[in-house]
Order: sequence, then C-alpha cells, then structure tokens
Amino acid sequence: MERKILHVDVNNAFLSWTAVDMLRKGSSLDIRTIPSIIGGDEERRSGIVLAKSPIAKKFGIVTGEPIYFAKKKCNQLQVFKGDFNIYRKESDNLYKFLLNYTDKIERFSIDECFMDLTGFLMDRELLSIAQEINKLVYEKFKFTVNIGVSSNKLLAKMASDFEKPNKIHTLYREEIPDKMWPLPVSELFMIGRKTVPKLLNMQIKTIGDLAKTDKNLLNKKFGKHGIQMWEYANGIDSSEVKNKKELPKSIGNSVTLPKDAFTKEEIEKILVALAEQVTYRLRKYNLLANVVNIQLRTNSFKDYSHQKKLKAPSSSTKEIIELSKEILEQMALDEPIRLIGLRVDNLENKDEIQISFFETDEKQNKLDKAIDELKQKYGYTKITRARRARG
DNA sequence: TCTGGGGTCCTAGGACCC
DNA sequence: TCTGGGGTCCTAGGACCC
Repeated sequence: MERKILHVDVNNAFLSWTAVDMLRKGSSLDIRTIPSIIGGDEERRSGIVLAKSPIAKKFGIVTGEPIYFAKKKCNQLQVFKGDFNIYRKESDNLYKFLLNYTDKIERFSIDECFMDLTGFLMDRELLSIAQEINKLVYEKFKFTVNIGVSSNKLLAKMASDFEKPNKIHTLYREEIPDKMWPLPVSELFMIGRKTVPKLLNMQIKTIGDLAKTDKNLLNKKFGKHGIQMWEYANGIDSSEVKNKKELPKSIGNSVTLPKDAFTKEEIEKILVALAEQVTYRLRKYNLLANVVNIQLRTNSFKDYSHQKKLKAPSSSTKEIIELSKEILEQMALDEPIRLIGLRVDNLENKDEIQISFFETDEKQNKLDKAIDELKQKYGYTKITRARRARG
C-alpha cells in the first residue's frame, strides 16, 4: 500500500532556536536577520560552524568549517554559543506537537522527524496537513520548518532539502526525473565526500546518471553501499518509520583537548573522566557493555582506535576504567594527541542477562549508585567538567 | 584545516574451530 | 603437511549522518 510520509526539518535549527530563546529573554535583535553563526569554542580548539543564518550562507559560509575561515569570508560575522539544553527542549516541544497528527514518528535527529500518516489522514490531503503543520509550528514556536511530502522516507527527506527556508515540497515517484535526477550526485542522501570523486571518475555526475548506471557494476565497486545508492537514486526505500524509542547500540564520549597530550599519564586522567560520563549514561539506560573502545586522534588528524572485550558485561566505572587503561597500554604514542574518546559497544539489557559467576561485587555497585545520585542532584556536566579541569 | 561530538553500519583480515 | 573450505568471532578502520 502507498504510504503517506512527511519529513519535518527545522530550518537552521541551532541558530533559529538560539534566536527564539534570545527574543524570549527580551533581546531586540533577531540573529536570523544578520550574518551570524552558532559556533564552538576556538580557544578550546573546537571552533567550527554548527549553524548559519541565511545571510551568513550568502557569504559562502558552510556548516562544519572552522570559524576562522567563516570570519574571513565575512568580517561582520557575529558568533554565538550553542546551548544544548535549549535545543533539547525546543526539539521535545516540536515532537509533542507533531504527536497530534500521528504517533508513528521517528526522531531522526534533534531537528528532524519522519512522520507516517498512513491511516491517520481522515480524508484530508497529505499536502494540506503539511501546510497546517508548517503554519502552526511557526505560530506556536516562532521558528520555521521545511517539510518533505512523499510515499517513503528517502523521498520525503530529499524533498525537505529542496528550497529553504519555510517551504513545503512534494517528491512523488512520478516527479523523480524532474525534481531529483538533475541534482548533482553529492546531494543524494548517504553519498558523502569520499564517494563523490569515485562516481565522477565513472562519469556519474547527477543523481539521474547514478539511477541509470548498472546496479551490478555499482555492487562490484561499492558492495552493499553501491546497491543502496542505486536504490536511493531511483527513489526506492522500504524502511519503516520507527516510532518507539530504541535503546542505543553504543555510548561514547570524546574530548578535543585544549592542548595536545604527550604522555599516557595525561591521557589516563582524561579516560577516567570519560569513563565516569559513559558509565553514568550506561546505568541510566540500565544497560551493560561488552566491549570498550578507545580512540586517539593525533595532532595531524589521524585516528587510531583499539577495543577489548570485558570479561563479563558491565556498567561499573571501575571495571571500565581498568580495561581502558589496559587498552591504552597497547596503543602506540609517538605523536601528540589532540582528541581522546571512550566508547562502549555491544550493549545488552541488564534485566535480560542471568547473574554470572563473576557478578561484580556489591560494594562497587553501591558506590556507583551513590555517585549517580550525586550527579542527578548536581548535574553531571558540572561534576565531569570540574574533574576535567583538574586533569 | 586554525578542522566538534554524538552516533550507525559495513568491510577486511586474522584467529580459531570443525 | 609442500594443506581445503566454511563458519564464527574479534579487531581496526572507514564511510556516512546530523
């Protein structure tokens, strides 16, 4: 059966949300109307563009580039800090509003939702629902959204990416040759910066070129990814809108260091702080980890990672710190380190596993629990930040 | 490149087993 | 053993997304 899918995408989300928040707090300036960006902290070496205003975009500023470059492109550029607590709240409000239309909603990221309205339409046209959502979101929340309208997720997502901001676009099957095929292949979802030059080498420049390329050839060259890109270029996507919140498959935290680290002792201190954050989140989800993964990025931007299995599934801070140190011992350290990351993998539900012979000792569990309660009370970012500053 | 931080999924090679 | 083939698990790295 033909499905009725919308993709709702907040325009310049972080910038719009900061703008709305500033106005609400009495600011007379709407930063959406000036050359502005939301950016990281240059002093902490995390100075990249997270979102840009439409005018900043006209200066050629792109998301992800260093603020340093963005300023060169536009000298009157104003830089604002992001606030993820605000963003989470705005995102939740939008989601709750969308639940008025269907409960089959997938939160694809903090600023994007897929909605499946098949069977929820009550004789109304899908397009008119999209128009109503677009209008009401602005009236209620004072930020704008683009909405893509189609019969599957891929096409709806591609459609919402057409002209911005505050626009609704349809992209039905019969519209693919006109609306999608003339676009450069780089615009297709899941084709990134490494794949584009390979396709150009094969004389594949547009999404249409890709759609007409032999599927088997793409399979040979790119494996599964080749099949997927051919299907996407032809508007084929049977994936479901997943409405129930799934548990994470991995949990990780990483930090770019304000200054490079040179010794294992320095790195270990950071690992301890990261392990505290990661295991706190593990326990919050009531999950146990089977694998610990350490990532190091050198100052020349090379990434190295090593992983190890835990003896038994665990969410214990102590056990994960111990294994982290073991893993670190095995890693070469012949370049200055810029970033350190700790990730736990192969997660499983705590309730589902049987008690093992190696059950972690009760004392440690109680200590972790007590610390979690403290973190709940005072906010865990504060606690870890203090820890990091010390390290 | 003065280049974040959170994820997901895939691949390839080696170890190990039958 | 101058050694075949298949399956599974583990690990490191890479590609992609927002």
